[in-house]
Amino acid sequence: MENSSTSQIVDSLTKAIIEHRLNPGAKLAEQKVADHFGVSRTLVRQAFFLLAQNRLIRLEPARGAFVATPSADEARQVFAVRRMLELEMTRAFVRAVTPAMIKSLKAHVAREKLAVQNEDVPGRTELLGDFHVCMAELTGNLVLAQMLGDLISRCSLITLMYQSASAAEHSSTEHVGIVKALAAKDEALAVRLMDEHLQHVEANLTFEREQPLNDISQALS
Amino acid sequence: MENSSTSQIVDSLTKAIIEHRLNPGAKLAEQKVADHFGVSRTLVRQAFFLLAQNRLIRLEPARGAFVATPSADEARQVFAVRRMLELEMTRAFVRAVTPAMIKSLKAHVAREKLAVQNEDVPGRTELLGDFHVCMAELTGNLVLAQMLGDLISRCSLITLMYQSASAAEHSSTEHVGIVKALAAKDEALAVRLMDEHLQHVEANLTFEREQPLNDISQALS
DNA sequence: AAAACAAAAAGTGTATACAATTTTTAAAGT
DNA sequence: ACTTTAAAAATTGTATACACTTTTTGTTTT
Repeated sequence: MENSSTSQIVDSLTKAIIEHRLNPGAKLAEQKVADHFGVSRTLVRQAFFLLAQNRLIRLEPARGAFVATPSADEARQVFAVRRMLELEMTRAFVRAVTPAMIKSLKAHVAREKLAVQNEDVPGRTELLGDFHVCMAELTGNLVLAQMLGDLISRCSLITLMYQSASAAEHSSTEHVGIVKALAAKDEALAVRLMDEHLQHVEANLTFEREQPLNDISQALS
Repeated sequence: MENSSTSQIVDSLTKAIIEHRLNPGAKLAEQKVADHFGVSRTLVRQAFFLLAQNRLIRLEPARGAFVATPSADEARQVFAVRRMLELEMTRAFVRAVTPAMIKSLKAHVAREKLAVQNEDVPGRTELLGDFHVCMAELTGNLVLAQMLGDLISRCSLITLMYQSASAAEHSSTEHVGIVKALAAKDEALAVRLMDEHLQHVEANLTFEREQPLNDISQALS
């Protein structure tokens, strides 16, 4: 497993969901998705299982797969967990920081800025989330990194996809500030900035809904 | 999906792995597992996918499924994440504590004590881990609860299964202390006890290995 | 006897077939 | 017109079939 076909389907659907080409609540019929990718339902079902564990889709017995519609309450819970993990992560980062780590983060932020400037919405969405995963990886705790990745893709459904261009720029700017504090080994400042950053992202949540459902083949093309 | 057959297989295999009836590294052949449960390989493969995401088994392309053999390093990472989550969780618990919450925890600890007394190894293993998940659920953050559940089943592979009777009793005793501190709304004490508790559990890790591989049908019967 | 190779066996990966369920459509009844 | 009911179509759930890969086994070669 780690099969290329299956993970290609997962990646493609994940992108479509996060980028909002498939709206929350949209039905994903196995055969239609299978036809689109030119494979059998078998592989699509495997992909659905993986997506369901990431909470990107919801599987209802005998009824099929639907793009997840996370509640405001779940969003708050996700952010509460992120805060627990990321404030501690920030402390760990400062304690272990090296010039190479800072260099990595700066390179990442540069890519963010570029994506924001180019109005590359999918790109910036992914990069802004990846900043946090990147930090986790740099601390050397891969379990933490994977966990954060899950959480972030989970809330990207409710947050990043509603993120305005100005909010994205704001996020990127805040990342710069965090990196500076990390480089200066100013733990208290770094933690405070990260906390505020998470608060800002969370405050950006928008929960109005009821949009038209999507046509699968159109969304994926 | 959320299908009873599949999740039955997942549960059964999870128990067998955590209880060490299936040793780390053991090969799980699809057909053998399928025969044992009287289903086709289809359902077994679904179960394997779920187990692989929980890191209880490892899927190697074209080679099959193997019971996971987590490294000492991964164990440390898991515990680092647990500490991040659970110390904060403890604080949140104290801030929101009600008599009903304490009652729930006390009931849980009572079940633990019973399992420990009866030398019910599988039962006590599960209950000792569930204490932490139970706390998370009582705080109302289900995302946190699910996350902790994943982490705990992940490290139970390396820890709880090697846990001696005395270590289990010790854990249960520490749970009692934590509940007392929570009931007294003594945040500092509760956090300190939880921290020490996690340290003790982690210190209990044993990493010597190289045991005989298992026969599937025997292990599951 | 050990290593290298070849054939056979076993096992995984994907597609297809069929059963069971749900959704849609159409008709009948109130 | 609006439910209720019934049949048809579409969709999901599970098993099976077959292609492809890995592992095992047995033979040959050095």
